[in-house]
Amino acid sequence: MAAGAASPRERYRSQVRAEIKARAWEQIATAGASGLSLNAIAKELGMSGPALYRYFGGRDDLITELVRDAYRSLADTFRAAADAGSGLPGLARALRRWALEDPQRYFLVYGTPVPGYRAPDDTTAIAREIMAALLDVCAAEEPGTASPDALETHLADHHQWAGDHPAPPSVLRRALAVWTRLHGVLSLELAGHFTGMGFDPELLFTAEVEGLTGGR
Amino acid sequence: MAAGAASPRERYRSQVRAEIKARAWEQIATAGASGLSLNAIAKELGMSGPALYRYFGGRDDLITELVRDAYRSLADTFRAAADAGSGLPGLARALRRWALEDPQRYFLVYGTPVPGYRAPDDTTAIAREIMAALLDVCAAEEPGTASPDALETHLADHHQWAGDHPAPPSVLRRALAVWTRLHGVLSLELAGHFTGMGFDPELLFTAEVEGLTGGR
DNA sequence: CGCTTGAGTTAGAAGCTATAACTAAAATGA
DNA sequence: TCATTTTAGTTATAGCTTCTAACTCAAGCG
Repeated sequence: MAAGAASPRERYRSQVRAEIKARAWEQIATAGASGLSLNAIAKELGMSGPALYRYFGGRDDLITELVRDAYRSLADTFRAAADAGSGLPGLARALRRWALEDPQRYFLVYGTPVPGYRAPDDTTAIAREIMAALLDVCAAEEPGTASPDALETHLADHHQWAGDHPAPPSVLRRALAVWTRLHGVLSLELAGHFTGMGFDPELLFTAEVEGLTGGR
Repeated sequence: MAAGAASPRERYRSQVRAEIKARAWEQIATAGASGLSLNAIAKELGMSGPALYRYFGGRDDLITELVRDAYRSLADTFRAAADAGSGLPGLARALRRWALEDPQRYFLVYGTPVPGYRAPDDTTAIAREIMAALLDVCAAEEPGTASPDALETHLADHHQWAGDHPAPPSVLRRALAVWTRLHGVLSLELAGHFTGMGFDPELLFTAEVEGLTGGR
């Protein structure tokens, strides 16, 4: 059976689901995930509150799905940037563009965790896709000639997160550095911690990328 | 009038306020800021919901005060670490200890921002204290001999965030790098993004610190 | 054409924040 | 010492939320 050709009921259903998620994204963008209201979405769609429970198990289920979509979108962005061959600077640019496009979407992935909340299992698979794309880019860069330090020797035995990627410890280390540093500058910018400080966040970001690619 | 010697009523009042905040911290630690419930706090203290409005303007006011306290605590930690003379590694260790002590407290400062929310003005003053301590530590390190790059020349004219600190652009640049990189590794660790990846987060953290102090 | 499936409804329970009106006790001043 | 004022805490209530239950009605399908 082809998943694309669906019955009219299924077509309608998936269309309403998409509409609900679209409104949810709007709300999240303007009020954050904590401000997402099922009632408000239902009212916007011209139907009454409980109707949404035909489409989603509840508020948490909806948010979980949005988190999944955000992960998916980020993984696709990473994959595309890695395949574009524009190297680490290209990947970094793509990441920042993706983040600035919808900061709250970024925070849905990398923001404050809710203590009780457990992400669905498939998000860890997508997270591995993201790391795989990152490793591809890092593996294509100039190899570092420095002798391995404590972290690299540790990573030689603890690289399960890299799956079966054939990257040497130096590349693993580099990928982690890229990830954490880009997240560092970017998340602070997105959270508004640079506003009022006077400098241009983009310059700081590109400087961090240059520091990663070998400059300075 | 001494602020310490207060009337019995004021003593009682401030004690109840402290009790409320203590319960609020417990709730935040176990359920996150979004899970904080005034009703639950009141019930724990053996009084009924609306009684808390004698002590705080409302839920938002209480959270704002907790944010302020978190900022204050972090600034004190930074000041103490800077004055201890243990350099950048000491500062980094203090930061990580402080963060692991109560991850949600860290996220109250550096976590996902709520789009509408505006932090009270005095937090920006405390944020400047934090940067001042960081600048003190960075200024005491070995000066870099590299010629200034684009970011440093930019910072030479855009350093209002440094107040009247007499740090040269190279130190300003360094302070920003320290801040963003430590936040990068630390926030990902606290959010649980390293769990299941296999490596030891502490090694990654210390490696990042070593990369900052000149090793690597 | 009749039956089944399912989308959407209203009603209502349980929770939340927050306000209003009231009670009772403690501090204050003549 | 007694009357007045201040204030901590109460209950009642409005208005919001998520979510469940029971019901209606129309569309799809054999």
